[in-house]
Amino acid sequence: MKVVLPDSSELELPDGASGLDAARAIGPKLAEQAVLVRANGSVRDLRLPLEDGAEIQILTTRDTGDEDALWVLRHSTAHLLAEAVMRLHPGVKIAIGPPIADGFYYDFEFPAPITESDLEAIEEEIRREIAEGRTWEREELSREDALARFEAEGQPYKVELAREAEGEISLYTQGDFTDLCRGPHLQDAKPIKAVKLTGLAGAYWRGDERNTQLTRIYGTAFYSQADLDAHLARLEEARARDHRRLGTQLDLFHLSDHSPGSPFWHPKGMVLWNALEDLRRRENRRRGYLEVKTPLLYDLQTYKTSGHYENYEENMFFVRAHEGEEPMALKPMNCPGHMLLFGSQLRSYRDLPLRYAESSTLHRDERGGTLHGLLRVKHITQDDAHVFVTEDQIQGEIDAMIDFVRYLYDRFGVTPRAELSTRPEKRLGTDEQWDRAEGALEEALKRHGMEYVISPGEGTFYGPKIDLHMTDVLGRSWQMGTIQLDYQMPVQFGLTYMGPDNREHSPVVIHRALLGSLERFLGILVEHYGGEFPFWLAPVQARVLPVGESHREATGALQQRLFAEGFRVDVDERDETVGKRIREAELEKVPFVLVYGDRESDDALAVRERGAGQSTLSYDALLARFRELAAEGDPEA
RNA sequence: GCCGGAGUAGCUCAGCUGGUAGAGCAGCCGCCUUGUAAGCGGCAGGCCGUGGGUUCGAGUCCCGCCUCCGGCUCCA
Repeated sequence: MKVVLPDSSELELPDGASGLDAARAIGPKLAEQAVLVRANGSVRDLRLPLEDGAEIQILTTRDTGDEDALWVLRHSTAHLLAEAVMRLHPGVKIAIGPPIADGFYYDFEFPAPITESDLEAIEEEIRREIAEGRTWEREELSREDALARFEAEGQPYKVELAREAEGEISLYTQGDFTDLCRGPHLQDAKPIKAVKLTGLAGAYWRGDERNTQLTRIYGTAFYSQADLDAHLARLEEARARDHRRLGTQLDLFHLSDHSPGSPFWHPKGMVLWNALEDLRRRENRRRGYLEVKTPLLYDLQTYKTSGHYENYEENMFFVRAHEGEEPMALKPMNCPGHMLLFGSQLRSYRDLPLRYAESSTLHRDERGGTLHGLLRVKHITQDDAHVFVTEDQIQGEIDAMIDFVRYLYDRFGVTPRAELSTRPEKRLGTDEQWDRAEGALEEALKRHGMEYVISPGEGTFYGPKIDLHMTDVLGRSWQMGTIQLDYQMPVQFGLTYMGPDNREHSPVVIHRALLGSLERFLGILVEHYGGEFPFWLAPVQARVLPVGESHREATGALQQRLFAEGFRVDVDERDETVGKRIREAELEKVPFVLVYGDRESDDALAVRERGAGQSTLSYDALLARFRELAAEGDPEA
């Protein structure tokens, strides 16, 4: 048989030759350093036979940055972890231990609880294993033999996995530890030069909270200590961009025990907030939305009608003004209010599409342990809207919304990931309706060139949806905007419009929040910019520094003139050195610093621009520059 | 809700095995009169999250609760 090497040359091998055989045929050094073979683009254990004609690439310990090479290294390290844990904690039951982004984990059921302080000893044990030397042997066996083996070892999770495994069952053994595993794995443990156990957490067996909670140990591994150090340094840098840290540092907002999950917005944070609100309001108006405002409190009947009382009660707040009265519910969503508003008057098909927009406050009582800075709050403000349409109008309306999405996210230079969720098993409406609805959503995504993934069966019972996701600085994914088709709620509220046929019809409603929650969007934005907001967003756009006391009059006047032009400019005339005041302006990430002393005049201002160094500009040139930068917030203006 | 960790001055953090609470920055008051990333000195600032317990004595040990952090689960 033949295989094709990366340089397109062909290598002749005996039939049934493995990746390792191929490496040996090329050279002993390569065989020694080989960790993995990539055959026709997918990773394959070195020990497995290659297919005739396959294009192969041998990955070695020198491919330290290759994702697949790291993946196999970490997977093998996970097995060393399990071996170490079994030695140190006899009687432990092992579950699964895959590589993940940036590392690996292994889930265990410990006979007695462990804490983080136990990790050090386990990490030591792993290092000892590596120093002692470990090689991985692969074997294949029948399901019966595998079951018998894990039953004999008292490993119920492995028994369960073996029972469900498809195809041949393979085992990997290193030292005296054998694991049910598809592989691939390293040949031996020598290439594992840096290991670090990074955390301990509870995790439910198979991710289902009705199951036993196991103990998950997280870790990471690299081909060199330098790579591990670089990784830790990257994490540290990411932490510096964390919106919770920047929120305090830049005086944008704070969170308090007095109202968990509800941000206190400081004046500077409020500038960002209002910029988003302005953007929302301006674009809604341009695109035919009508702004409305509906109550915060509703009787229980409203939510019984909408279905929230039945399905969402545990996330809702209820209030009662006086003992003995029926409680009222604080709204967790705007839709019921908008339904009532639609139903308050007779509607004609000529009124549709009718687009109600609202960004009032919502309250959702999130489950304990899930709050997270601005990204998961109880006090939620969405750029919400409900669009009432006829079936014929769905396509055009969805299309316009996707266009709107692009416009909004482009303002900040970010690209959300789109997810199309299609019909679930339990659903309302006809298959024909679902075909049309899903088709409308997918077509709009395609037409606007948005990349998306499909989540089959993940739609709501009342309609399919498009969700937009973004990733935070810790690598977690958050849902931002959402566009949901709903055939159901208008029916529940008995909403109708008069058609051209002089008969009553039910409208379809499209729920949509494009930025999603403003709190969450701002949190993501703070991290995206690392606090260095573009000029049009920056809470303080420029700071004027008088060199000495005698310049205060001039700097005050300069600040006033720029302020009158609509710019956010302040003056730092504290009795501190210029160097110190510049340092603080830099730490606050103020885009422009204007130092003003004896040498400055309207013809020559000393301008220090964030990221661009110093220059000398006339007042008029500076003003022109400011106007140009401010226009980035609204290019159509 | 679950697993693990934490809560000390406005902020960042120190306080070992129990013995009367500390630093830097910020603040305030002086001095300096300031030219592109920290000038100098002084002062003030703490129900050590909260309720209980152990102890002669608790920031420190034990229990409950609240909140936060890292995960899991959840997320119309």
